[in-house]
Amino acid sequence: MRRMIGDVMPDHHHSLVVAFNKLARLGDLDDADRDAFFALPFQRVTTKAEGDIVSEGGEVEHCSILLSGFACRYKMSGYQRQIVSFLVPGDILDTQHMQLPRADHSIGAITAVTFLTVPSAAVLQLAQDRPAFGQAFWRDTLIDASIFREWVLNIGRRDAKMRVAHLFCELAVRIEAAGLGTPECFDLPITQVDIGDATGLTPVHVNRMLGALRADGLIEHKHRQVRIQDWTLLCRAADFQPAYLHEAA
Amino acid sequence: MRRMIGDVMPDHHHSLVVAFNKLARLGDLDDADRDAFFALPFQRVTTKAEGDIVSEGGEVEHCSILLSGFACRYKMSGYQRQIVSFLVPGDILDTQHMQLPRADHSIGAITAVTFLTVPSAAVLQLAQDRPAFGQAFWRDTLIDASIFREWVLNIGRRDAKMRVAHLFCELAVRIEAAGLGTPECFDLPITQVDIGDATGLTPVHVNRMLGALRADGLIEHKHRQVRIQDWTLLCRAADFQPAYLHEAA
DNA sequence: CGTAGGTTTGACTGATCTCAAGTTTGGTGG
DNA sequence: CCACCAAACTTGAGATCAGTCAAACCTACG
Repeated sequence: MRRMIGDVMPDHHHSLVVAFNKLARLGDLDDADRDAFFALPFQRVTTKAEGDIVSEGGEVEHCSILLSGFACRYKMSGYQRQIVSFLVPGDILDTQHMQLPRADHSIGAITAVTFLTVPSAAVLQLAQDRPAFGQAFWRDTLIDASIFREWVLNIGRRDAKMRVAHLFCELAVRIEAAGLGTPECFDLPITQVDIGDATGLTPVHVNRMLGALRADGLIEHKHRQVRIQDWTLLCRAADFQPAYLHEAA
Repeated sequence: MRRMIGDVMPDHHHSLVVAFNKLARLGDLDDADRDAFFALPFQRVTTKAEGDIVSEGGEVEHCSILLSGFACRYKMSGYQRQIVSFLVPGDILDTQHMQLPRADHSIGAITAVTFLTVPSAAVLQLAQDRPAFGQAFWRDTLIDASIFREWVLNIGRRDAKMRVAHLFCELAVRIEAAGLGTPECFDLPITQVDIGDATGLTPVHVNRMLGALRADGLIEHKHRQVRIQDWTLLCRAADFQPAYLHEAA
């Protein structure tokens, strides 16, 4: 019997449902769409931390759904890394590359990750046969693009403290949307080096900014866990307005 | 008789053809697609410099093709503007918003601009009836997204001189692709304030960096005209690798 | 209990910003 | 054609935010 997405083990079923629900909302999917989705052929892959899932310049022949662990999109300039977005469980990794011949950025695992891979051809076929999916995928990529734009603004126009605070706001909202915690308290297994690579700062300065945010009573990041004491206050300090996430995250 | 895109005045026909050719390449369009495109209903709009074509937070009911003049996508943080991309003649303005209910960024005219507007409904219908168009629009948005990612890298990880140089490289390639000049010499009617808003720098520092690039014999920007003496050298100085434009621009 | 990765701290440097004053450019009206 | 004006550009001096370098300190884990 052929392995279908619907057969995925129960320990990772949650993130798969999150991913489907996101698509269902973006594309207004019906029951037949749902069945088609869960009938997609897949492979389950687990990697260690620090490995690349997609490499810049390579061909992308699969479309993946992140089931557990954190990853990031990044690009290099010389020996310097710039993270351009974080990927949390339930995110689809490769929609940005699905219609393009070569990857223009890499996707790297931050923690050990588990994900499903589906052959790109099958996903494209699904999008073609069922326009609702095409629309859902397209919208998903547009929301990603909106996030990239916000990051340009974040890095280009906000000072170090706001940048870091803004990043935590975004992750809080997206992680909550993925059903992995609340803004008050959630797991975030990224290092200060990662935060620096995402905000265009050095790890040393990230450390100082986190200290400042802690001193302000806004954010605590310890033992890979985040606590946000006063969400409203933090949003103000970060100039965070979640509209750019288009209620999706 | 209904006015169709194909009827557009000859003085702006060039950019319209550029726009269509870009879509044709992205979506592998045939003659019937071509006829459908040129039969779209449209309005021609001309604005003065400095006005907004699309406003953040508003609904986007039209899809526009820029025929002449320069524009930019931008976002505000407080009273500070961050340009997130430039738009040149032949670019489609609103694909980033076509599937989303509200604009997450503004589009502003840099010079006086002329553009065609087509009702979003007609464009969505076209994309639905003719999948080749759906694919072309989708790919166009993906290439935009790739450019946003490169800007995150540019602003986050390159120093001021490289940032400015990189911006000129991108514009040179895109303007050449639009048939509006060559990298050696092209018109670029943007101010140093605009360059600062696009690179996350102050206009004063942009001025100094342009001076440095001029002293290096790399770029001259005078009288709204750019001259690039040594393209290879400039690309090296800017860490510019055009793959992220996906040969489209 | 040793080690590696991650965090914290301090002292110093430097890239970029700010403020402020000129100068040039391009358009407009007389 | 010239005079004028606003916008854009240029330049200088000083302030500051963030980077660099270096060392010490956790803390998870084998």
